[in-house]
Amino acid sequence: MAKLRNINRSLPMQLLLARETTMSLFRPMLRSFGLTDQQWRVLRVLAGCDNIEAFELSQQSMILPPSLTRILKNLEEDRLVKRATVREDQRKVLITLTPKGSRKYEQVVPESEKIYRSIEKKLGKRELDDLLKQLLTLNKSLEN
Amino acid sequence: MAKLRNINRSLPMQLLLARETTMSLFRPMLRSFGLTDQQWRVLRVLAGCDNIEAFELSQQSMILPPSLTRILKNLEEDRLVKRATVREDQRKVLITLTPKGSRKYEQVVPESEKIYRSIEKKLGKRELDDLLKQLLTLNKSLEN
DNA sequence: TCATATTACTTAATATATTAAATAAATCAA
DNA sequence: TTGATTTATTTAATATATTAAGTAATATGA
Repeated sequence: MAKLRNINRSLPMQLLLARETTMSLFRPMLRSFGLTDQQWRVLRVLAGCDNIEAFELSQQSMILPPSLTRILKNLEEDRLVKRATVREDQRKVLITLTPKGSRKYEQVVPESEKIYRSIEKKLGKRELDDLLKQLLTLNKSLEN
Repeated sequence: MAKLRNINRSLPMQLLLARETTMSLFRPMLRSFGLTDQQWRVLRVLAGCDNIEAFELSQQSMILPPSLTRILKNLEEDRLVKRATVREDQRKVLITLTPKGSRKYEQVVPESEKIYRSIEKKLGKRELDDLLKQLLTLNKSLEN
């Protein structure tokens, strides 16, 4: 009978486990600020630019457009982001962080960095750098 | 103004990207067999044992119990798995693969292995082994 | 210019994730 | 033995993921 490789040797499973293990360290902090993982990804991208088109935001936050539509709706209801249509191309939507959104971002950053440093400490800076390098390599090798 | 590390240097983001990049290679194949990612994770665990308790299945497939309940309901409707309560402890549920479920598993395995080997080829066997080793280390270091 | 195609986003439908609460069976303590 | 607690799973409610289809604005070509 055909059998699959052990889960310990499965790249997709180990990536999933690693992601879950890592996020479990950030999640309680994000929740304490009333943010979901995805909402934080969006805020984070928005904080890096004055404004951004929805498609580009979707790419950078790694959230598919249909999900992003609803996430932005919720963030807008919380007054953390604003939408505006582009005059030159009325199909496009520009997303901006509101002052309230910026403040939220500013509050989260130090807490996030604190957790990140504790990871760096547990794993070792060299190990972490190596791992990041290898993940970049993986993404390049497989992206086509 | 406080600013967060670049996304390229964020471990959670790189893990997410790597997972997505990798799964995008398997997903079309799984869909062609009518399986979601999670359903396949469940079948895969079930194929490795005669039967398994729901809680243990939840752990091994990395699916939280509430999600698992619905996934099992769907798999049961497709006649791929069966449930049975344990006589000694009527709270527990034992899950088994049906013959149809086994056949499905057997069909997917060679296709999955084919894709895995192509990844191994693109990335290099040593690189892949290294990466898996580092992910195991990460999980051990962070699990507490 | 006008029908067609493309683009950017949204809606819809179904599946899964997450957290909290509910349920029922088993265990434990007084 | 029985009331309280714990355990195993399910329900419920809300958020996100995924795929397909829809809509409106823009670009393109005869």
